[in-house]
Amino acid sequence: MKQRVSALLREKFGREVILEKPKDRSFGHFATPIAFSLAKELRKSPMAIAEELASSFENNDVFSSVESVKGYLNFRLSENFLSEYGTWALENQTDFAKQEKNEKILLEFVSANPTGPLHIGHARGAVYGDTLLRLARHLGYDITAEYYVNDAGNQIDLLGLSIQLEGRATVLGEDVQYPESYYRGEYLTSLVDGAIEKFGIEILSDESRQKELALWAKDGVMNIITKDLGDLNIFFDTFVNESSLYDDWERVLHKMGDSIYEKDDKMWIASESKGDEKDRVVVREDGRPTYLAGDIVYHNQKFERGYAHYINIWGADHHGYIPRVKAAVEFLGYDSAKLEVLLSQMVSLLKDGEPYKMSKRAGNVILMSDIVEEIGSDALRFIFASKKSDTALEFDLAEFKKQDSSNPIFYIQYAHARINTILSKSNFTKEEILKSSFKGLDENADSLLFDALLLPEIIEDAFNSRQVQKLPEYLKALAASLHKFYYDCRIIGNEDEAKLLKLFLVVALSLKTGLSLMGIEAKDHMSKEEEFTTAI
RNA sequence: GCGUCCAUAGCUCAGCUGGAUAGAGCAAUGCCCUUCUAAGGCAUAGGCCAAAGGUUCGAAUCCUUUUGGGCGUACCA
Repeated sequence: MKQRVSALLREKFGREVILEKPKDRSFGHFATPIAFSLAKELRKSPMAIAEELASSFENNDVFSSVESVKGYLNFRLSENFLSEYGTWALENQTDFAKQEKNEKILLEFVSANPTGPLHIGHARGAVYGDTLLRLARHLGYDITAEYYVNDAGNQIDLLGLSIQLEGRATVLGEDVQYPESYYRGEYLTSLVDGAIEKFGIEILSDESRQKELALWAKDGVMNIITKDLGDLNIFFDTFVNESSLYDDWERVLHKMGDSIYEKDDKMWIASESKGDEKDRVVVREDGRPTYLAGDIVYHNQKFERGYAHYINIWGADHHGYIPRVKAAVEFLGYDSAKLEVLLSQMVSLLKDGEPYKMSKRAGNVILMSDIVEEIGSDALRFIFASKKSDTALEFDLAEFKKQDSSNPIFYIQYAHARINTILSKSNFTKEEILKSSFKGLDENADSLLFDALLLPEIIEDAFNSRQVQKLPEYLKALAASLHKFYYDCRIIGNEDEAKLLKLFLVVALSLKTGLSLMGIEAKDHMSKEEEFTTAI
C-alpha cells in the first residue's frame, strides 16, 4: 500500500518522497512534508508549493483527495483502492503481506553452551532471533536458523567435573571440596542418574574419565535446550558442533597467511591492524586453542557455505568481541560487512525488589523453562519482542505473572476472539460476507480498514530495521482500534452488517498473521475463568 | 582510563529515513454493562524528552561536550 503510493509519488516528482503517517487520521492516510524541502530551491513558500502540488493531483485512482495544510501535503486513499486491496487480502490470506526477497541469509542465534539449561537472558536472544527469522521467511528470504554448539574447551571439561561432584556428593555421600567455578542445578541430578546407568557408578570417581563423561552429557543438555526452545515455538534448521570444525584448523590457518603469527610460543591473530584493540591469542603455549580459534573456523565455514548475508545474535556482554571476529573474517578473505552482529541486551529480573544477578556459573539462575511455566510462552515471547533488543530491560517477576488486562497479549487475543464470536453469531455466511463490498463505510470503519491493511509495511520495516518491537506495537494499536470500534458500533443487526463483518475479517487476518510472526497462535475463543461467589 | 550501549509521565517502555498538539500500558481519580464476552470503552491528572551548546525552515530524533548508569576491556566462554 505504502510502496504503491510511494512509487506513484516518486514517478510524479522524479525523486524519493518522504511518506509518513499523520498522527491525526483527519489529515488523511499519508502525508509528506516535501514542500518544505522544495521551498529553498524553488524560492517559494512551502504553503504555496503545497497548494500547487495539491491541485496538480486531479483524476486519480489511488487518492480521493490531496490537500495542502500548513505546507504539508495530505493524501486520502480512495474508497476504490482500499476496497480492492482489502478484498485481495481476504482472497489471498496466506499470501497477505508476503514478498519474494530471495536472498540467502544465515541467522545464528542462541548458541548457548551445552552445559546447562537456558536462562532468562538466553530467552531474550532466542525470541528476538526467532521473530526476525519468521519475519524474514514471510518476506521471502531464504533464511537458515543455526545454533553453534560449543562442545569443546574448558566449559565442557567443567561439565564433566560438575557431574562427578554432584554424583559424589549426592549419590556416594562424599564430603566433596567444590572448586570456585563449577555448574550446579537440578539438571545435574538427572545427568548423574543417566551416567551411572550408562557407565556404572565408578565413573563418578574416575577423574581421567571426565572428558568422556562430558561428551556424553552435552547431548543430554542439548536435548533439554532444544526441548525448552520448542516450548517457545523455536526450532533450528542446523546445529554446528565446534568439535567438528578443528579438523579444518590447519587449512584455515594457512588461509589466513601472515595475519597469524607466532610469539612467546603462542599463535596470535593480528586483529589490531583491523581495528581491534590489540592482537589476540588463538593457540596457547600448550597447544589448546582459545575460544576465538573456534569462532574463526566456524566463520570460515559459514562463509564457505556462500550466503549473501550473515546475522549473528549475541548477548550484549560479548560486544567487545565483534572487532576480532570481523578482523578474522577479513583475514580469511571475505567482506566483513556481510556479517551483521545484533546484540541482545541484559535482562534484569527483580523479585520483590531483590535484584537477581544472572550468571550461568552461579547457582542462582532464573531458568527460562520456569518462566514459561509460570506465564506461558505467548506472554514471554510478546514481552521480549515488544522491547528494543539492544536496550537493557528490567522487570519484576511479580508483575510478569499477572494474567489480566495489563498483559498486552490478552488484549490482542481478546480482539481476535471478539471478531470470531461476532462472526459465529451473525446469520450471514462467510460467502455472503466476502461477496459484500467495502464501499460506503463511514470514516471510522474506513480508518480501521486502513490500519488493518498496514501490516505489510510494518513487517518489512520491522525486519529491515531489525526492530521487531514495531510488530507488537502495531498489533496493540490495531487491537485498540478494534475494541473501540466494537464499543461504538453494534455489528449484529446493523444495516451494514455484512460489510462490517468483512472489515472485521481483514482485522482478524492482520492480527492472526502478525501474531503468528511472533510465534503466537491467535485464539478464536477466550475462556474466562469462573468466579465463584460465596452465597450469603 | 579506553571502547560500547543507554537516559522520554510516579513505574515499565514506544516514538518510523529529522516534521503538524510528546504516546501506550500499569499505578491514581471519576464515569459506562436491560446491548455482539467489562480480559472492553470513555474522561481527568501526570513531561524544561538528563544538562548545555551546535546544524536546520523545523530536533526527543543528527553532531559536540558534560553528568549519571549498564556492559566490555582475558591465553573465560
